[in-house]
Amino acid sequence: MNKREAILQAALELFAERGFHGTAVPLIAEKARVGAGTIYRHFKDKENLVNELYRHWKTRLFEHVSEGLSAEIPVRSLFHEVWVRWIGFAQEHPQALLFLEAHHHSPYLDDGSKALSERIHSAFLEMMALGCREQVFKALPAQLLMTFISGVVSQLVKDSWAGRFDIELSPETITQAEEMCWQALRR
Amino acid sequence: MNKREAILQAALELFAERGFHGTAVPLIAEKARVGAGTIYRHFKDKENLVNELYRHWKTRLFEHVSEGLSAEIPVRSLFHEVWVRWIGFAQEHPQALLFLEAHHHSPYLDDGSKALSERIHSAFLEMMALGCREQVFKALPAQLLMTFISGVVSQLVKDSWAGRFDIELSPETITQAEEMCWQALRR
Amino acid sequence: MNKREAILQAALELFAERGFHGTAVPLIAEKARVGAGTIYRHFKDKENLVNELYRHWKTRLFEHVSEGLSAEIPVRSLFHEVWVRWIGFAQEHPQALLFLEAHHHSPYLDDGSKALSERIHSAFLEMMALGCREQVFKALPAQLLMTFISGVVSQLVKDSWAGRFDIELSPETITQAEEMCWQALRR
Amino acid sequence: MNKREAILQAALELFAERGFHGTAVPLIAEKARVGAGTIYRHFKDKENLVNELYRHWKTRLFEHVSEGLSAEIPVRSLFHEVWVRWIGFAQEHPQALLFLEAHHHSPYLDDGSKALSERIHSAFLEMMALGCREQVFKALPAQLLMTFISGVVSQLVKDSWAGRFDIELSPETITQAEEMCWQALRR
DNA sequence: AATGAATGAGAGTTCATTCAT
DNA sequence: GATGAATGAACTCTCATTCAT
Repeated sequence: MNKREAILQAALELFAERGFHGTAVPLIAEKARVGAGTIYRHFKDKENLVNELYRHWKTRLFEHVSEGLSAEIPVRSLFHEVWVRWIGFAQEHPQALLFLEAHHHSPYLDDGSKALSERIHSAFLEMMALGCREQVFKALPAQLLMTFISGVVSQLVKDSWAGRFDIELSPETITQAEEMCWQALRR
Repeated sequence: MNKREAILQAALELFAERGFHGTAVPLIAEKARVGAGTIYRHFKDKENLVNELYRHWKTRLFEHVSEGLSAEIPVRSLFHEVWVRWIGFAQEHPQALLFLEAHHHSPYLDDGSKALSERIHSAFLEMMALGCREQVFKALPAQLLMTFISGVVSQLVKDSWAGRFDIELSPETITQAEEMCWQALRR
Repeated sequence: MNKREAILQAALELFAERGFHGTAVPLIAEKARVGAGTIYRHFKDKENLVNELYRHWKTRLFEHVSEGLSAEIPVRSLFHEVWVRWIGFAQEHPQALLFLEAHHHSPYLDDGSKALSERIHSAFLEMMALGCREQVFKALPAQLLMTFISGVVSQLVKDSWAGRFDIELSPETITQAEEMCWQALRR
Repeated sequence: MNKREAILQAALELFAERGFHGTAVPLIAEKARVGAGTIYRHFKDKENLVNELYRHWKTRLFEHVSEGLSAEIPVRSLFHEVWVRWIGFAQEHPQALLFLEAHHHSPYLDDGSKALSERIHSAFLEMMALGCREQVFKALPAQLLMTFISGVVSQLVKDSWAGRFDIELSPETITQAEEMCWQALRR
């Protein structure tokens, strides 16, 4: 459905820029070039819209990073693959990553969104645990390694979005950051 | 001024939890146990309040981390000191760090706040550059090193606040994270 | 536009009776039988409403008095015509005249309203000047003659509205007042 | 009492300029150079203040115009005397006249103010009736003559205050206006 | 007696949501 | 199904009034 897509896209941009409470529904409608009432044909209310949006992008991010990934390959290769895909997603959809980041622990996320978030978090955690078990990563809690990487990726996107890196993340910068992360994680 | 302090404290907690637009002024007043009108005797309007709050905590964070720091000591020791202080501040004032993080690039920050933010950012950047010049850190842009560390600290606070680390950041975890960062930065 | 008319009518009555600052917007909404928010779909804010109202009635008054008036007819006839029309307007729309009178030099009148007011004032002034040039009126500044007549008309409306004339302005009273004015103006 | 005078003077200027509802009590206090609370030691509330002010100036105006006036002198002389005193008062206290004019039929005038106003109105009316009885004035209702003159005086003050007469009312203009009024009233 | 910081009721205004078209 | 004018609850902010000092 075309209208639904337009609404989600407009909401993504506005929520990422101005936050949930800072974005008026009629503004979303205007940006999506639909009537204000139309939004309520596709979403029960504003909360439902932000939850659908959250689940949509959380799922896409997870699929983008994990699709077809085999646990058979060496941990170093696996890590490289995850890194490249994650950053690639961030470059393709910076606003989606900023949105997910900002709304991670919002009180208006419903049970469905929280459950999805938790499921995805566990999957990522499992990947890190794999590296620990194979004694490639340091013998540390998987959560700490996870916190480490996601913090770096988030900040890279934010600072890049804020113009802190001259134009955008260059392939060189991305490789350098990967190397830093790897040395932090490796045994 | 006691009332003013109470208002700032209440605003900090609420802004950190629910965001600027998600926090109604009377709610701040109630939490601070003052009348709603009293807020406007101390702050021109809600925007002024959030800006004063931002400058207050940005300044305190910077002073806490940098006070009495000598560039004479070895880079490794300097890094350790900054790390310990930064994390220490985060543990003492987790909401302040969450607030600063969430409001970093908000459209309602005024010129004064932006200027302060930029000045402090430059000072931190200069510290990183020092490590590079002395060939202790990797030969990478200081901004990248900065992004790396601030991303890790932010995420540590967030995940710890969200209960991802069993109770709170243990001294052990803090030391482990420092070691990870150090290995990421060092040549 | 029906709602807009209803709002303007309600505002006219309330502003005339209680003044601009003495009239709450929700009161206007109630009297106009619309929601309070509706007023803001038709007028930017309360100031814009009072300005639109001022321009509306100032224009109507001017058109009512001057429409199709020829400067060819004798000054006495012209004066009679203006007098009858002006008083006629006052009787049809006493609140409009009271409103215009009370808001003549209000600080919340914008540039557009002030310009319109000045333009209309000049047109009336020109009429008086005509009578002077033709040596029918006394050889006095047109402004003085103008002040004289407008003062009398205003006061007639006010005192009539306040019930000072038994019921309302009778045709007889109107004729008598005209005769008084004429004798004041004539050479 | 000095403070009371200062408050009344500040209130007069502000009420004349911005109206009752448009004037904040703390602003009156500031202009009178007293604390906001002090106003409430001298006046029960804002309504009481405006009523005291109204009665104060209404009385002064009446006394100024009528003091020592003898009904023995010729009507023409009596009229001249009233005219000169009235205009003189207007020039000495233009804001008082504007204030009285604007608050003449305000809903916040209490019974005392209304009674005083009515008493003074009757006294003026009686003067006009005298001229009628002596067949010097036209055989018209005294109220109409009264309306006529008070309208002219009010408008003269307003237009003069608004700068419509080059600097202020010149003695010449005053004499001319008196002559106009006289010709309007006389038989 | 005088003050002015504090208050909360009520002002102007916005916006999530509805519903007649 | 789509619209956007209309709504009123809830927002930000002001101000008449009080009261501890």
